[in-house]
Amino acid sequence: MERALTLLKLPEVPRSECEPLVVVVLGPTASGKTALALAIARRFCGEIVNCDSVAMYREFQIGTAKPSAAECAEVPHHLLDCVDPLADVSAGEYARQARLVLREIALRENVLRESGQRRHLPIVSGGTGLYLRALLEGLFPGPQRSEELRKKLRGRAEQHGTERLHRILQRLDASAANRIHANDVPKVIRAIEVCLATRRPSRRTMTELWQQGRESLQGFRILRLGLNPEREVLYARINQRAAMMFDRGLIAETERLLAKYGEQARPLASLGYKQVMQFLRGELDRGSALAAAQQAHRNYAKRQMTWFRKEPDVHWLAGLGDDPAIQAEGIAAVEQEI
RNA sequence: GCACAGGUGGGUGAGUGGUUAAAGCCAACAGACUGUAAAUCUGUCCCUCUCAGGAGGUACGGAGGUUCGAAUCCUCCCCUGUGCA
Repeated sequence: MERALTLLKLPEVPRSECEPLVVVVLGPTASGKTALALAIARRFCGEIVNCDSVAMYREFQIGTAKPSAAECAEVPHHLLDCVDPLADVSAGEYARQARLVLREIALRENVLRESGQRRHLPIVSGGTGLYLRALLEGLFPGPQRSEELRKKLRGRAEQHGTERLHRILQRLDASAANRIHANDVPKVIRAIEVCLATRRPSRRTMTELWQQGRESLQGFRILRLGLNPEREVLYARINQRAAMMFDRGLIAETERLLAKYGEQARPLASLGYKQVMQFLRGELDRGSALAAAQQAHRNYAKRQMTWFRKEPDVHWLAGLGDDPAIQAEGIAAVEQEI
């Protein structure tokens, strides 16, 4: 650790010599992130760190398109299939855990390298933009969510309308109110929550906390590989994959999960599961549920693309991650950085 | 063949003489996002021009007609659904 710090200060030593690399595989759903991440992991003896919010939940398998048991046995996976379906995860919690995992991998790498063994390359793979940003850039130093306060605020929104809630924020933090649309209730609530829950020596607004900046991930060089297939190809792939999920037992899985955990399990409200729930409630027939699931996935992919377009320094790959040519391109990009 | 119902912008679906380029919803496209994010929200969405406030053109199955004015009323034609033959 000491040595690493002194090395950092010497300008003639290339950064690559002192800071371990973390590869980030990002892209919309069904673009083949898992396949690409696995290909890179095999080539460089990597370990995969999941960055998909729903894939963190245990027992949600088919609808989340998790890697197979064989793939998990072959390549170490982290933050996958690890959270109780009734628990709540959050971007902050994810970032904390993911950073811990990255540090562990880096430490292990040092030990292994000194003993002349294989290297371990951390590969963050996932489509949850906020989680990725929380991991890489950090969050502002705000309070965690407070369920009681939220319940109260949500109730007030239902009673008096969203405008009223927005006016409260206007009074607490005009700048934040300006940035957040009145209709965006969850964000308005979070901002109010931050203002109210932060009563240090003096109360701070969310805007003030923002200005303190965020703690970005330190000690790693980051290589971002972005999957960007053609829109039509992606959408076709999404449709096909959703149909496959239905064929492979998504409905049975959802029924089982529903029986075991009840409707309040949050991931039951996510893509695919949500539509199957509608089917189980008799609101949709199977065909309509599938069509709705496909639609929801397409819409989600689009939102992911607008998020990732903003991501800095992405090495874009114009294709699907299952494509060997794309994998080769990705591997070549990693090779250059290593 | 007769009877009824209906044909509206990419889809669905309001509108039944002017304030309607035509509600709402969906799709599509673009965007936002700092602890529920696979969530939530915003904008654009007939064409052309614009000093960006607007200007012009085309549009509610087709062709005519009534009217100062028609998606809306009338006539004929075409098509679709349902019922009776």
